[in-house]
Amino acid sequence: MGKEGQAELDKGTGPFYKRLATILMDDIRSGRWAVGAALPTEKELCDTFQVSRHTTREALRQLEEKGLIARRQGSGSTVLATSPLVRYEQNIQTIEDMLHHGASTRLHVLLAQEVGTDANVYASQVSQLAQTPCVWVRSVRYPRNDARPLALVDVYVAVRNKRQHRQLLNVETAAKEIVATVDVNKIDRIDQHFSAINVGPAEAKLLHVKAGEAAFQILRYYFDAAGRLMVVAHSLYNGGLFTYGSTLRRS
Amino acid sequence: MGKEGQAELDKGTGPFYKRLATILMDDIRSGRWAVGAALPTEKELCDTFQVSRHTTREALRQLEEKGLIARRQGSGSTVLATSPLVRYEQNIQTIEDMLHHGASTRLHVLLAQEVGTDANVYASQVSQLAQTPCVWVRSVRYPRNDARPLALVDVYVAVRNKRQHRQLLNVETAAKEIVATVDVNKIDRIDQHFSAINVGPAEAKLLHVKAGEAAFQILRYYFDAAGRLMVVAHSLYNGGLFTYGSTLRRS
DNA sequence: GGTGGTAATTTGTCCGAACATATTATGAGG
DNA sequence: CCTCATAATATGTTCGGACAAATTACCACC
Repeated sequence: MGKEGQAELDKGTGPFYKRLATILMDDIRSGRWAVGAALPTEKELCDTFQVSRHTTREALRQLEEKGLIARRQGSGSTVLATSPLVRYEQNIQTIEDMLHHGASTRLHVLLAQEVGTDANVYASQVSQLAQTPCVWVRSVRYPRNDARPLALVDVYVAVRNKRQHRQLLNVETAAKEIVATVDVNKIDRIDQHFSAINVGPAEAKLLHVKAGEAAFQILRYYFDAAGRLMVVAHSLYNGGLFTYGSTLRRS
Repeated sequence: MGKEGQAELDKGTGPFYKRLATILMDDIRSGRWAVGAALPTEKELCDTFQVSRHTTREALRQLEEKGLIARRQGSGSTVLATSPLVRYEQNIQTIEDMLHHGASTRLHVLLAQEVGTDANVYASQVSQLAQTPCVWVRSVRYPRNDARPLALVDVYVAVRNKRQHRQLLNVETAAKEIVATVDVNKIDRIDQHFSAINVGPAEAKLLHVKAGEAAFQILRYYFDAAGRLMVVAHSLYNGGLFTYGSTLRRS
C-alpha cells in the first residue's frame, strides 16, 4: 500500500498536500468512498502516502473547504459530497449595497405606524413569523434631486424593543432607524422575489406614472442567524427608471 | 513587548491561534495598521506573543479567510480591510438552478442563425467582446404543458469551434447545445440585469399578451475564468406568470 | 441486559526545526 | 545612474514529536 500511495504522489507536481488533495478528490468523485462513509484516518493516510501528518491534515483541510468532507474530533472524517458545490457569491458591504441604492438617492418617509395583522399580508407575516408587534414605514425614494420618484418602499419591521418602537414611529428618524435595524452583520439570510407588474392606480399616483405602466417589484425577507424574520421590504420601482444589476462571482 | 503580547494572549480562552487572530482583528479594526500597510512579520509576531510559527500562521490564515489581510511569499502580509467582508452566497448546482427554470418547463426553439454585428446590440457585444462569430438562438419557454408562453428567450453564443457552430444552427439540437455551451463549471462570473418593461407589439405577439403589459426582463452575461464573454442571454417573461426568487445565505 | 467507568482511537492544538521559493535590498561594475 | 548578480528577508512547504479533547469501544459490575 505505502509504495502505491507514494508512487501516486510522486507522479504529480507542486506541493505534496495539493497532490494528495487532488488524489483524494478524485477518489471521492469516483465513488471509492460513498457519501456518508468514513475516510481513512489521518494516520492511515500518512502511512499510505508516506507523508507527515501535517501534510495530510493540510490536504484534508482543502477537501473540507470545498465542502467535500466533514471532520469530527475523536470520530474521523466522512464524505459529504462527491463533487464540490458550485457556489457563486455576492459581496455586500453596506446596507446600500444590499438594497442596491447608491448614495445618490434620498428617502422621503411618508408615514410610520404600528399595524395589526389585518393591515395586509406582509404585516401579518411579520407579526406571526417574528412573534412581535409590526411597524409599517412607507417611504418614497428619489434619484438625486430629480423630482420624479424612483420607488415606493414599504418596510415592515419586527419591533423587538421599546426604543426601536419609539424611533420608528417618529417619521423624522424612521429612515435611519430602518437602516439600523437592518444591520448587515445581523442578517444571515435574505429571501428575494423579483417580478414585473402593471402598477395600480394608487401606486401610480405615488410614483407619478400612468396606471398600468410596468413596475419592478422586489419583495425581500430578512432573517437573522436564529431564523427570526426581522424585516420585510416591499419595493415598487418605476420600470422606466430602474434596473437591478448584480454580479455573481464563483467562490 | 514580548511580555505584553504574552499577557494579552493569556487573558483569553480557547486555542492560542484563535486568541491571536482575535487580537489582530481588533488591532486592524482599531486602525493600528492602516489599510495597505504591512503587518508585522510572522517571526515578529512569534516573538511578541511567544508562540510558535505554526500558531502564528494559523492565526494569520484566519484573517486571510475573512479577507482582512493578503499574504505574499517573500514580501509579507498587508491589511486589505478593517472589517470582515460580509459575503452572501448562492448555491448553484445545475444550469436549471442558474436560469431559474424548474424541470417543469420546456423550450421550443424558433430559429437559430449566425448573425453579424449589425443584427442588434447583444450580437454586437458578443462578436466584439468574445472576438468570435455569434450565433443567435430564439426560443419560447412554456410552463409544463400550458399553452400560454412563459418567456421569450434570445441567446447569443460566442462560437468557438466548428462542431458547436454546426449543432447550434440545427434547430433541433440548439436547445441542448446552449446548455452544453453554458457548462456551469466553466462559468466564473455572471452579470445580471433585471428590469420591468412594457412589452412591445412584436414580443407581445410571441408571448400571447397585449402590447403594453408588464414584462420581466433579464439580461445575463456569462464569462469564463479568463474573462471571455461566453454567452449573452436575454429573457422576456410574462409578468403575470413569472416571479424570480433567490435566497442569499451568509457564508 | 443495561450501566458506568476506563482504555483506545481520532482529530485538534502546539512546539521546534529545516529547507524551498518568492520578493526585496544591496552593492559592485559598467 | 542604471543593470545585474548576490545576499538578506519573508512566506510556503514539510518533517517529527507531544499533549489535549472529543468520540468510540470495551468490559466489569450490578
